[in-house]
Amino acid sequence: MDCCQNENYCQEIAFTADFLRTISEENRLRILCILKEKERCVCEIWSELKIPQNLASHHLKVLRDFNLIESRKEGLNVYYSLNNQEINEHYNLLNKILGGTK
Amino acid sequence: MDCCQNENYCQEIAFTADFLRTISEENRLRILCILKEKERCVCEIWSELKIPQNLASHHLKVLRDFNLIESRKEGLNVYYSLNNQEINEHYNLLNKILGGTK
DNA sequence: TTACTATATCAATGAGCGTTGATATAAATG
DNA sequence: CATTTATATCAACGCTCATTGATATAGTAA
Repeated sequence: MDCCQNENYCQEIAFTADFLRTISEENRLRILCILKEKERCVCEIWSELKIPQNLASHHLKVLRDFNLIESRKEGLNVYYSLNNQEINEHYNLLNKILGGTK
Repeated sequence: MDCCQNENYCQEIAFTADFLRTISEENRLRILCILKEKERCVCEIWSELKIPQNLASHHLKVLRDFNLIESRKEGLNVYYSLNNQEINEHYNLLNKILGGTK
């Protein structure tokens, strides 16, 4: 599979690079890691990560804009959870690009 | 596995974040993709990626500093190839952190 | 030696973005 | 209504880093 001639593959690489950049930020990677276990509200996230509330909100927005997480409101709290399907699609794409390098 | 209490796991996440940041740059991801097929000299890389020679050298250095690729000299040419073992170790760590999110 | 080629390095620029502080919004409670 | 809590948004700062142009280094050839 050629990375520079094939147009579709070329776009998949660019898309995957965006995905990787999104999850390469340490706080965001931790957020995904925490949410992997179960959904959490914002206050649980920023207190676990020991970061300011507004910073957590910012990173949650970045992850949400990339469709990696979803949110649901319950009273004052907003609960975030993984969008497993979307994450898996990106993950499979990454495997297609980098995987099999035994 | 707790992402914020367990010290070892916490460091693995930080290390994985560094790895992801390194490969999230589009040119670098493309370089890895090209090298996956077979080793290439620098002039093949920058001509395939359609980027300036010094820019390719720069990204190759970043990948090499992170031990993701190796180089060997042959006359005027320098041939780069994947360090598959190192890449796989990072990949397995990533799987430990994000994988299994069916 | 000189000239040419392949690659690496250095300095400077500029854009992207993580972080912070302040403020806004929305929901619950009295 | 006013107050408190949880979350989001906005503006500004500062730093990282991708990119560029110029130059240096090393190997080859004449």
